[in-house]
Amino acid sequence: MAAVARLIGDPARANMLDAMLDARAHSAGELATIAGVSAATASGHLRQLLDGGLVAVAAQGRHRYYRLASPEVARLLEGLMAVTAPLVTRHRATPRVPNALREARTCYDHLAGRLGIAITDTLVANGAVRIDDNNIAVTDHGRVWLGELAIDLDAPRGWARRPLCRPCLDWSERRPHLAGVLGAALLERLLDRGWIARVDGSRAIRVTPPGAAELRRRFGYEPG
Amino acid sequence: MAAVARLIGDPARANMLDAMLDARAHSAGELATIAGVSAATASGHLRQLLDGGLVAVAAQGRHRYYRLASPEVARLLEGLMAVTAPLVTRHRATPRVPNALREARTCYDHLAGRLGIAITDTLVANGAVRIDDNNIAVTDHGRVWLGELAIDLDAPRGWARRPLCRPCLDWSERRPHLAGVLGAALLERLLDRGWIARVDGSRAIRVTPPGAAELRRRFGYEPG
DNA sequence: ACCACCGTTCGGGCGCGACCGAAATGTCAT
DNA sequence: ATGACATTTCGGTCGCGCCCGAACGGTGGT
Repeated sequence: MAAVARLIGDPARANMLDAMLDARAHSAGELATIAGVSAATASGHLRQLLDGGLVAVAAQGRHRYYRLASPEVARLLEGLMAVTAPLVTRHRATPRVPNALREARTCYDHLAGRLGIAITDTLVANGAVRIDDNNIAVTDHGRVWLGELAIDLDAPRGWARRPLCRPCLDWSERRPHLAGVLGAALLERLLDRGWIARVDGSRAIRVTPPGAAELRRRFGYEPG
Repeated sequence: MAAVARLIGDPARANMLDAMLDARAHSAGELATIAGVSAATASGHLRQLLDGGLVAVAAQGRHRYYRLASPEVARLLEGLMAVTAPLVTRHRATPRVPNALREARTCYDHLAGRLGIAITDTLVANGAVRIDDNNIAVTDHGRVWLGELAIDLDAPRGWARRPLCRPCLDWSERRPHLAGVLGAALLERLLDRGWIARVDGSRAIRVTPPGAAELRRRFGYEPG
């Protein structure tokens, strides 16, 4: 247990892992810049993360692209942030995180921030999903409603498979938002409909002009 | 984020935190022995964990009793184990953990191991709880059924409060078991009915002779 | 008042690991 | 082939932090 924690415990490696939370692959050099260390040092860190099973690598030409080994690792990192956040904000009223991140961002492969919460709230309000304690379940009505967005959730599933829908604690809003297959499908759909777009070098999400209207109509989302 | 991980990343501190997973308070000297370091060193470690917000302390006479700061911390530690476990067992077919722990143990404040899974399965089989993806919800029928064990779940609850029932990944059985308020109530009830008992210096749980009959009848549990 | 005991603080030794520059390996381009 | 670029390996430096023994408050028992 200590071995895994030790890997995340170094600032340089933590920054790398944080960057990989956007569920995309990053080259070694890119990660070196993000971590603020030389290429040689970064290579050593990445080797450790690889041996530790936290990341996976795909060689492509003269680049080597690193990504998180599994959604479980992402979940662990988010859990770590949830424990960290209250400590940081305890004596600091003003938000230390850029406002764009608080507004809308990706959380591994789904949406988080005020936008993520707005969508979650709407789906709860119209009965598409039902929240019982810390659990989220999709109703039959929800399946139809989501079908209008061309989201089909009827795939074989079970314990071994990826959860259809589970809650994921939002560290900026301090409330759970939608994750799992449903969360991933929603992010994907909103992206390819052009309602939202990724901001280049960040996990931040930008709402496009046509998206602003659609998101207000469908999810009652107003930019903060 | 790195700061919290760094704290867990030291073997001595990790052993201390692991010991505190039984949700009981441990004196500083006790933790020093468990971690295998001197009292002076242990004191330094505990100070760091305290400053980091991972543990809380209660002074009582000339002893100082340490415990985990919150269930969230326990959840984080279990999550860490879930990521660690597959790495350890990949090249090791025989169980490295004592069999007693695999059979029945406490997981913070609820049951885990084969016994915990048996109870979970029974509650699912007779419709007391419903499992949907990675979510667990208690049914109305379940409330009545649990009432026979003198477990009353009707207390005010909401986002800010402790979840009534949530899944917790069992690292030895690789499956979720019952946690939350329901999990804690079950452990407590089984203990004070004398069906199970804590094993002194461990998280292991022992089934008493009268308990063996009751647990087989009610939950179909047969010792491995 | 005294001693026994628990826990924390202080001072100093020591090793692990992060870091970089330089050289080696491997890949793509011309 | 040769040069440019991305990445890894090697060798060596340096500092952070783990560790202990000893000394210092605090509490309880006699």
